[in-house]
Amino acid sequence: MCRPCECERKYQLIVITIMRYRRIPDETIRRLPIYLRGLLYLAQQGRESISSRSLADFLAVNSWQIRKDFSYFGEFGTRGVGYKIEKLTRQIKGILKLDVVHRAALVGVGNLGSAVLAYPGFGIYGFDIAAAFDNDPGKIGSKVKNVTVEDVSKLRTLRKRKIDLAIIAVPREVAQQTADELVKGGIKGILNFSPCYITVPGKVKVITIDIAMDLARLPYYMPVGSKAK
Amino acid sequence: MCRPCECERKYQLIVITIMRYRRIPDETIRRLPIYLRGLLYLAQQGRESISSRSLADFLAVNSWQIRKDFSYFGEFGTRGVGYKIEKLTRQIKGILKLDVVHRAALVGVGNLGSAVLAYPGFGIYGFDIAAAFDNDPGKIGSKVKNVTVEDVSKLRTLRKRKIDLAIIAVPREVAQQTADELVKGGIKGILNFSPCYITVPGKVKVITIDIAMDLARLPYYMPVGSKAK
DNA sequence: CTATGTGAATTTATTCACAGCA
DNA sequence: TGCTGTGAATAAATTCACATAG
Repeated sequence: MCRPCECERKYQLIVITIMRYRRIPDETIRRLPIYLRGLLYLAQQGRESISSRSLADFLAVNSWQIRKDFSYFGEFGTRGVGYKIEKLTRQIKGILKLDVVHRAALVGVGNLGSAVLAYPGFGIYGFDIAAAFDNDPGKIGSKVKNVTVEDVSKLRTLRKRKIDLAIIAVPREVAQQTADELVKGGIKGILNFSPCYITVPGKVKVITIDIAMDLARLPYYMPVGSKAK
Repeated sequence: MCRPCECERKYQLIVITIMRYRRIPDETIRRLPIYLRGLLYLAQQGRESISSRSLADFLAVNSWQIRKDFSYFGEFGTRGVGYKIEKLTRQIKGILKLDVVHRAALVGVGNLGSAVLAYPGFGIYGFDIAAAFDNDPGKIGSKVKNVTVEDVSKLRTLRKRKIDLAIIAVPREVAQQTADELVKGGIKGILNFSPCYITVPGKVKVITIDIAMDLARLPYYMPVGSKAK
């Protein structure tokens, strides 16, 4: 039976609607860090409050999008006035669970890995890259940005060191194997820079960034006649 | 007048439908490089043809999604058989305008910039990072991966060197200014690694990657109780 | 009998218009 | 009056079911 009768369909629809009543759109979650980044910057500039319109202009998005996104979580602003930047920042951090410091491990201290270690942008979101691993004996023991590179065999110590996030910056051939070991080590979230799909147990979240792939869709959007001949 | 009468609404709907009849979803364009990456890998493994189902399993996506995406551009496969990998690869490259070599410039040879220069993944999509720029006199003139670092004042030479793409890996304070100069130099597409919004003329496409921001939405998806205390 | 290609149904996300509160 | 918060309308994307071609 492929087409259930009308009443059955409507019943199912109602059930699903109730179940998902307060479901947060993934796109909203994707945008929250954008808002947070802007708010942190504005706070740094000494700004104390802002309207959705001004924030929208600043971030080059729509004001109703911002209000709608916030509305999924409650009422954060004051009608007729706007938002207190400090309070709003705290709320968003709470939603994203960024209100505690997250200790992260980096695996693969090559070109990209070293750049990640040196990248100054993680701190504002409360991340602390607390460990680095590699399989190259020449790198093990060396210090990069106050972090001593350890042998990958030490990955099983992550759990007791309260490290629950990992960044994979190894060659694609060993990405899956690295992920497996991270999961064994108790890691619950992975930021993967290897250009491949990674299989993990359902409870672990993986976000993959493939910088070449992002570049690959640029030419499509570029006006014709402007491509190199 | 905010609510047009019924007939007017329907008329407008028809006009919009016709205008957008063959509009390609942005999400489809975003996925094409994923398919391309997988196909290039399979070709390398000696595979010659594949069904949407097998490709879907390999890439961890849905088979109907793949078929739907391709259908926007025409008929690429053979019913009852599947797709010829070599032909399909050529088609996708054509759509994404990756069938010609694109020469790209890198601006900012710091940690991240150097990693980008050394990154081996751009070649498969037909990108050639043909120039690198920095404002640090200590770096200018040095060679990184066969590319000589030039002074940022030389950005205006990009047009005559047939470079139409750029990668920005400079501190956020100078990102906008860098973008302005790139646009003056004739650049039509920018991959921006600075954690900020960049304003460019409408004809220029910008894609921004903020690696810290991607990490920032991981904790939200991680199971409760697993965050560092 | 197999696997593609696609209109239609469904789901998800965006945009709108305005009620409601300061 | 000004700006938030939100149900409703619209748009976009995904998923489905199957007609169709090899």
